Amino acid sequence: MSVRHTGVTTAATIGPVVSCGEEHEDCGIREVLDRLGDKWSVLVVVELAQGIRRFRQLQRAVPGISQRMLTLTVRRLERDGLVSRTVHPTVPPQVEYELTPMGHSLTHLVKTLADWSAEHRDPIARARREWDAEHPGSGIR
Amino acid sequence: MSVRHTGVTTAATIGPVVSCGEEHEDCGIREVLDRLGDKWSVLVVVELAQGIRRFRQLQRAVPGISQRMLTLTVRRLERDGLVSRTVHPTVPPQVEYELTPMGHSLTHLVKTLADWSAEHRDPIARARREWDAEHPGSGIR
DNA sequence: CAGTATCCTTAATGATACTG
DNA sequence: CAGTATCATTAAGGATACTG
Repeated sequence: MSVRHTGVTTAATIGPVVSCGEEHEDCGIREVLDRLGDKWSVLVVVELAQGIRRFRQLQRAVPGISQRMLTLTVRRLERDGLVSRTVHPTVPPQVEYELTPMGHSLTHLVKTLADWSAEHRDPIARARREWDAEHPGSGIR
Repeated sequence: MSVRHTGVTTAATIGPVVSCGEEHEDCGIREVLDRLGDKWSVLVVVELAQGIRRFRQLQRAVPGISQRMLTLTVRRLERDGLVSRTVHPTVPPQVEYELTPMGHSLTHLVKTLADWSAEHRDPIARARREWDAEHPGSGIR
């Protein structure tokens, strides 16, 4: 409830405006971004959206992720209640990861993210090329 | 924009889940997250969603941000075509920042993010407390 | 297989001083 | 006011070796 629509017409602003009001500086958005904003969480969530996966399966499905980072990523997702971890005491050991209901609700958000990304990918790439051309050696990236 | 809630999604079935297929490993989502995932971008965007802001205004509106990080943040947003920067050659200098149309479209995404955050803030906090209680000294955070 | 434990490199952020 | 330039500090991520 930390974000409200306001009809603020401070400038020539048309359309819905996001506002945090005075309660918190960040509407709590940062708590989500602190999880999704890292390098691997979204990729793991997307893979788990397809179904239950074992550790090695996940690692193969997310090319480039190290064993260490996969462990850290699934642990943090588990800690947040987004992923469940089930250990089968077999030999060799078998551990299954699965999205929780809350984790599944997250996939809708990720889809929104993906849609926006797809829609603005090209414009952003173009803006970057133009900016870089106009600001050579700026060091900004 | 419209996020569809499908209720219980059995993981093994072909549902309206997020899929990247084989085209890219990340659906391009990472490109957005690489910008929004940092510590300050979202906060700056949220503030600019209220209207045009000058540099110092922005800094006061985003408590805790350093001059350096504000500069880096607005430069990167400008580079991506999300924010426009207008310099008025006055004394003292006056520089105005404003969301571009693409920047405004971003605020819809941020709102979706904020909504999800607000809705799951408490469950996540509870999940963390429980996990931490069950895994003392794990080092995970 | 599913991890831990170390060590190392790089990226991100912060603090401070200075300038047109 | 609106920055830049430096230096210091953390945090994130990667490489590799080892284990129940």
